[in-house]
Amino acid sequence: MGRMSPRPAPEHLRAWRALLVAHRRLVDRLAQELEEARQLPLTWYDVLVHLAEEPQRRLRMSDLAGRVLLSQSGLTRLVDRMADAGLVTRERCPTDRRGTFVVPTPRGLSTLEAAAPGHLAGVATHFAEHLDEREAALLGDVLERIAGALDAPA
Amino acid sequence: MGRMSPRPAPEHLRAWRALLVAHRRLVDRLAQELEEARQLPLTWYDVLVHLAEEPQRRLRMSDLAGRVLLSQSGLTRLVDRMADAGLVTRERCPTDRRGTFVVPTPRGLSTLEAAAPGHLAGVATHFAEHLDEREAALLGDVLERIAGALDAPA
DNA sequence: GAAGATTGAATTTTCAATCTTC
DNA sequence: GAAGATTGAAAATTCAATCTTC
Repeated sequence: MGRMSPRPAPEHLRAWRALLVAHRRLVDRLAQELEEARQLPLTWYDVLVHLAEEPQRRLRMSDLAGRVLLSQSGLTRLVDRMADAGLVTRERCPTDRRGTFVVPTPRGLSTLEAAAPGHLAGVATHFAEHLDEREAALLGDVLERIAGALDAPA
Repeated sequence: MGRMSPRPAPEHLRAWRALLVAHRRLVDRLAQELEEARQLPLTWYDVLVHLAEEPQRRLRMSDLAGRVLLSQSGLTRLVDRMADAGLVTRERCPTDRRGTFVVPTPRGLSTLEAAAPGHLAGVATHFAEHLDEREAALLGDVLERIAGALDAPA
């Protein structure tokens, strides 16, 4: 007998498509608002957030690439642009000279601080206001489960 | 008194971040599997799906751009490539000669048919299997609500 | 003059190759 | 020889300008 490949149920397919559309519209809108308010690309904001969250205020290039969901070489170029703009600098890793740390400059940190309230307000308005606490918890659980299962390489 | 801008609750922020990570990992993985199995970019697959779903098997350039979440000019280029590959053709709109229809070729439709089971199996494995019916329904509702609210232009 | 679509130029991202250090 | 990162060349996407038709 032919083994059918698993097919998502209609309800699951609807959720999947809604995920694609909602994600795209949210990211587009938030990026547009951040650009208009602060002339700051969302990817730059994202880099600064991840750096600022580190206790040492620094991340290796490869770790940062994973955080911002970009390829190695894509991140090299992104950091180039942000360094040109004076928002981050590179520091050699003392214990392993192959490694490079990305470190936010004071100006990078203040740029983040200035942009964060507006951006978070956007997340609240366009995303959070549509979910109650219970729904947010469920969404977080489900999506973390999905992402976790995809963590291991193909 | 200074009015605070709305800040997402921690639970909401967690859900938002999970959405970003899950989306990226899902799309990356599904694109990779489709490329390996069928040498077909996920964006091409997406175009073919939306065309095949239309009763008339055709969409105007601008409508298709909305469906696949691409800019007008981005879609022009994408359709160029797919036409070069023989998967779609352009047809002039008879009632409005400014308009252009994109129509899948027989080869485009058979490419879609060949690719769909494997891709849907991927959606089942990487996405649907992690949600029960009730969770899928909630996810769909919430995300459609969010996307709907962003429908109107900025 | 506006709508639908395309084009040229510029930007962003990736792949493969390379270079340095382990 | 592998890991961390960068570079050149190529691919994909966007913005502004353009062209055609309404």
